[in-house]
Amino acid sequence: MTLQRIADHLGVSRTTVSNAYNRPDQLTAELRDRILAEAERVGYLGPNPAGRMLRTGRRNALGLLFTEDLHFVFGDPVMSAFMEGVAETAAHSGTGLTLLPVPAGLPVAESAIPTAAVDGYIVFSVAAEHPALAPIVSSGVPVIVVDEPSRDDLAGFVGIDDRAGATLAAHHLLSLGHQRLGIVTSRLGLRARPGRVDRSEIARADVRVARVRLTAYLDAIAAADLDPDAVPIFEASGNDPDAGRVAATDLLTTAPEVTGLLCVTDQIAIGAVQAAAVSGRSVPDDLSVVGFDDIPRATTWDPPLTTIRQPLVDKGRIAARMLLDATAGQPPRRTILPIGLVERASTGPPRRG
Amino acid sequence: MTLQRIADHLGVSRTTVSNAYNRPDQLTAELRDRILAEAERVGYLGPNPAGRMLRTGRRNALGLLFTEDLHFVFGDPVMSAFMEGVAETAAHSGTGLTLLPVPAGLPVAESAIPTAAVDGYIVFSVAAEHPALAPIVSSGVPVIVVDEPSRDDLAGFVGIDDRAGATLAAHHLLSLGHQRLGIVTSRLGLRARPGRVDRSEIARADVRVARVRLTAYLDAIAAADLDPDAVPIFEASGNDPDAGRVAATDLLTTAPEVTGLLCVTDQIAIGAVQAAAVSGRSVPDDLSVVGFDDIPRATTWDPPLTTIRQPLVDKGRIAARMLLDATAGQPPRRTILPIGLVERASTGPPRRG
DNA sequence: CGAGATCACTGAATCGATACAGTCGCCCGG
DNA sequence: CCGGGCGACTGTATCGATTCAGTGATCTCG
Repeated sequence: MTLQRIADHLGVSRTTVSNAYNRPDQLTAELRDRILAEAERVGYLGPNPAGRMLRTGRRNALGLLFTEDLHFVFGDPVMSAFMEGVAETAAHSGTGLTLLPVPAGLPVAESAIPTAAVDGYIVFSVAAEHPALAPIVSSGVPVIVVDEPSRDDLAGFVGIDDRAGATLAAHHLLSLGHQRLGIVTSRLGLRARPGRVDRSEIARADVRVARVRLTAYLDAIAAADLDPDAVPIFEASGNDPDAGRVAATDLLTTAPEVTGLLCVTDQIAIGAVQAAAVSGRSVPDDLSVVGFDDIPRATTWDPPLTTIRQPLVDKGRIAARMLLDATAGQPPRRTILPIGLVERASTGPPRRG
Repeated sequence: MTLQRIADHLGVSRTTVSNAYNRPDQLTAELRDRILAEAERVGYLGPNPAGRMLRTGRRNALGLLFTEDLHFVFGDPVMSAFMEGVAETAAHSGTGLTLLPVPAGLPVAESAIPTAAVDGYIVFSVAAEHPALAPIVSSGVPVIVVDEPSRDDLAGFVGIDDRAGATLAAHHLLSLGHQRLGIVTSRLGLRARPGRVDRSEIARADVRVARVRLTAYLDAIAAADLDPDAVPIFEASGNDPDAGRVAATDLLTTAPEVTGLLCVTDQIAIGAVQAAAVSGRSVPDDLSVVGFDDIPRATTWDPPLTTIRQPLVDKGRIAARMLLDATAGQPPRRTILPIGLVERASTGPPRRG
């Protein structure tokens, strides 16, 4: 079934049938109804997407690039909230959303990327040197970057002021009176290297978000006249509670004097609270824990997590909107979303002693 | 940049350039390398997907239909695990994955469905009478149904024996000695009607999975010579812990004598455990709770949830594989995945008294 | 040595739709 | 009554690739 066949059946031109679908104002309502009725009758479902794409050059789909292990992308609450925003905006603009997973180890050429029919890409927290990035950037379609990598030669950027957020978190603990802080971070490089991290390695960390947050923590600590070199920093094997628990347990074993824990994400912070419980510490009496992101579970966790809020769903909405606008020819934009400290019950003044 | 331009630059035919990409065996390795090198040089990224799609008719993408509120689809652990499996299989077959959200209230004609370029659809737990279903079924591409609706005129079905699973759950509580059971269910119809549910309404419930599980619970209870009409049944406003907590709280208030709670999903069960805590009951001493699905949190929840396990990630893998096979012309298949009772710490014998 | 097979590559037809530049009536103002 | 303008519809060119039948040249083998 093609436009032509409908046209022949009705004795009108193919163009008119096309117009019935795409430019209702170009023909009388009566003719349009006749065309649509005939289409319905013969089971024609509207213009073939391939033909339309070829002619118009529009693909009517947004690409979402995934480079993380798939288990993490779908299980991750930050990602989920972000995708919710993207999907919502895409849905309401009649646009499809194409997930393009590039699992580690799969050559980009064998992934779905080379044959993907999308109008542009949203790249969410991808390491700057990831091999999938170059091809999509050079493909010429607009690319919106979220969080990472921070480049401004692309069609748009959405992020937050990670430095300000991390500074807020550190100040919060410091102003409560904590003097012995520890830091638990997620992956710093393309692949995780779990265990203790030396302060000197931070500047070379590939993952910008982690690098910036860590640097801000340490700068705030230094500004409070404490010694940043004395702060134990542990890298977790992934960004999930289990990995966070393991890393936090290591930290608390190595540095039992710590009373305040700065966690690079809420997922890690949840693990840190579990680690505290396992080691017999109560939160916040023996150990204060600050997270980052304000995922939904931060509210319902026991104790509810003090954290840095960022508008995750909005981030998705804005990224999708930017991409939609960019495909319509709008100039690049750069949006930095607001953040704020949310004080809940996982932090408090250190116990005297 | 087109195939033709590359061909002209090199003085070969367009067909040969196409073969360089699609049929490497049709030309000498040396010529192929020259073509690929030239393509690289001029920034050609391989055959235009639209042109290819038009000619071959293959779209190289799988469609995933979503009709739930987006907030639930991305936040739902069952869905996440399922999508992980789908994405993994799609990724390794070089196929894109197109999400097609059809939010309630958005006419299907204005959604991305009519213009979606996909080779087939996976339909996950969609009510049989959902308006998005008819168009995609009649579009002629293969459709794989997961869980619901249960029809066998489509390209495939993946599901579990919900009746057997629910029976297992009920038997577990009964054999522990519980005599006073309660049931908390998620949505029974296209829209939720939170609150107490009369037994007679169950047979008319639109959501097959809930209907079947509920019926099996009650049948098992009747088979144990208890009165199913005495079993309080409450419907939650959604399939998340908060909704489950509210419904379970109502149930425990209305029927405080209940010692065992059958929950249609783990999400609901988590809420039920919270409700128990709020009402001062300890789990499992005062109240036993059984879930269904075995989501990741069932293991880490406190107490770890007794539940019915189904292989969620595999479900996604199998659905995607079926769809890929169906697009390759394979005949329909119907797969029922294994389930089993997982005994953890949320159930125990009722306290004497 | 010559017939047939094989290899490497080419040319024309085709996929289904949209853009654009018309064409054809018809109405209206002068 | 005539010319201009407008609304409704048409015809042709074109988007970029793949398919398939075919063409020479080279190889194989009795």
